[in-house]
Amino acid sequence: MSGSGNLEKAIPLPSIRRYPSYLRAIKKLKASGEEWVSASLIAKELELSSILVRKDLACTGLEGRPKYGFEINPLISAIEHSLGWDNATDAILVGAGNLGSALAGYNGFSQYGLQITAVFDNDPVKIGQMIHEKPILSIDKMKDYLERTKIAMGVLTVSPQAAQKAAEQMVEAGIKGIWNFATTKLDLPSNVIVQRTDLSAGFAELSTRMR
Amino acid sequence: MSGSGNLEKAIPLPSIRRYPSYLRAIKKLKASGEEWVSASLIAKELELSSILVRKDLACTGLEGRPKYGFEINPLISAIEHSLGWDNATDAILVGAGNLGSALAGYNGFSQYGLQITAVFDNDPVKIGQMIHEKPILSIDKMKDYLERTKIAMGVLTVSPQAAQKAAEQMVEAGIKGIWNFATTKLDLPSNVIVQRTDLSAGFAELSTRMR
DNA sequence: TAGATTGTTAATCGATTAACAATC
DNA sequence: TAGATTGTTAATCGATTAACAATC
Repeated sequence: MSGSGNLEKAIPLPSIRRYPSYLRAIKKLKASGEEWVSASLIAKELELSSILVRKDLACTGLEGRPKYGFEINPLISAIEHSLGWDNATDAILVGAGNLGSALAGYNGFSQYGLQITAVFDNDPVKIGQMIHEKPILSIDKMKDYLERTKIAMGVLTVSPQAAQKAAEQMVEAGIKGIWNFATTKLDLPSNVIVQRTDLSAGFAELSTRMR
Repeated sequence: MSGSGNLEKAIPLPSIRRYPSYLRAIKKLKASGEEWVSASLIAKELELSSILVRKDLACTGLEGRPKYGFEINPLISAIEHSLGWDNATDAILVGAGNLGSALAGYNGFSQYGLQITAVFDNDPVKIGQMIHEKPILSIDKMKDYLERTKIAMGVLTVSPQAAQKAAEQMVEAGIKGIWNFATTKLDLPSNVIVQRTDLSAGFAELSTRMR
């Protein structure tokens, strides 16, 4: 009845951004022995409106059961599937500075199926060292490494000055999606997906709210 | 004419979040010798619609000059004032783990007037050490330190399990605004401002866009 | 059964975009 | 002057919230 192919309507980005917090709340309930969870319960846990959560969960395509809510395991799967987190995503990281080292060792990511397998830098002093059990490799080796591992996602944590060039090297080496922590706006082919996380935006919001 | 007191209409949060990127673009132009900047130019630089930038700049209260745009220096001041970045904000950081160490040493923040002056942790091994020229102090010392320095903002980078307790200790010690990098939802008195930055939201967005 | 929760359609709200007169 | 840019009012768009019948 649904026309042709995988034309599931796109899930709004605000919903997508809330999904990880839903997953955390649901997994916490699961850990405490629950097998069912309702939108209202998640909403209360996260201090969101229950209608909002209900709508967001509806976007996963999973059907709930009036009065009971959703069975926990299928719900986790459905959300993870919507996020593309079905199977762990391997990624490389470029830029072994402060932020890069932190993200390479940040345990929180593994919870979301993000696995950083190697770190690249062009500082001869760093190359060959390890960060949190991950090798630091020369940027020259990136293309080879990506071809061998089929990795397509990269985290970019170099300085703003170095960001554009590093990003070009990543794309050249085969990266298709970049999580950009540098403040620089990257100029790249349109088939490359760039997701910028700007830490200063959060600080701006906090500063303003505190005035 | 404007009624009573400081009732300037609140600036929308999406605009606030864009301000830091405007500042970067404007300062870059200033560094290249410009003295005037138009909304259209900033928009082109950041790939935003010019009407959006124009509206955002209007919220600062600064008046532009048709055909010329805005004088750069007053515009920088006006944006920084809107953000509460007039004078550098000192802050403490709680949690000397990976992410905490990175943020304590992240040079990018000083650009926005955020200065982390001390790091707190309760690990006896870490206490007494330095991270990027900042001392790691015992959490017991926090109250004293805040009273002496009048600092009211804190960055929270402990594990999710430790977050609620650490946040309570911060509030107890006098912190009024918390930038929370832990994934935990904090339960605190309503006069305390909590700004959460959830790194997994950005990753969720990237994963989905790459599918 | 009664009550809670779902799924869905309609109403509201706020942000972005469009249109346009004013002005340098 | 002509043209670019501002400030402002109106239109659009999308997300959130409200309302409510269906159902377990």
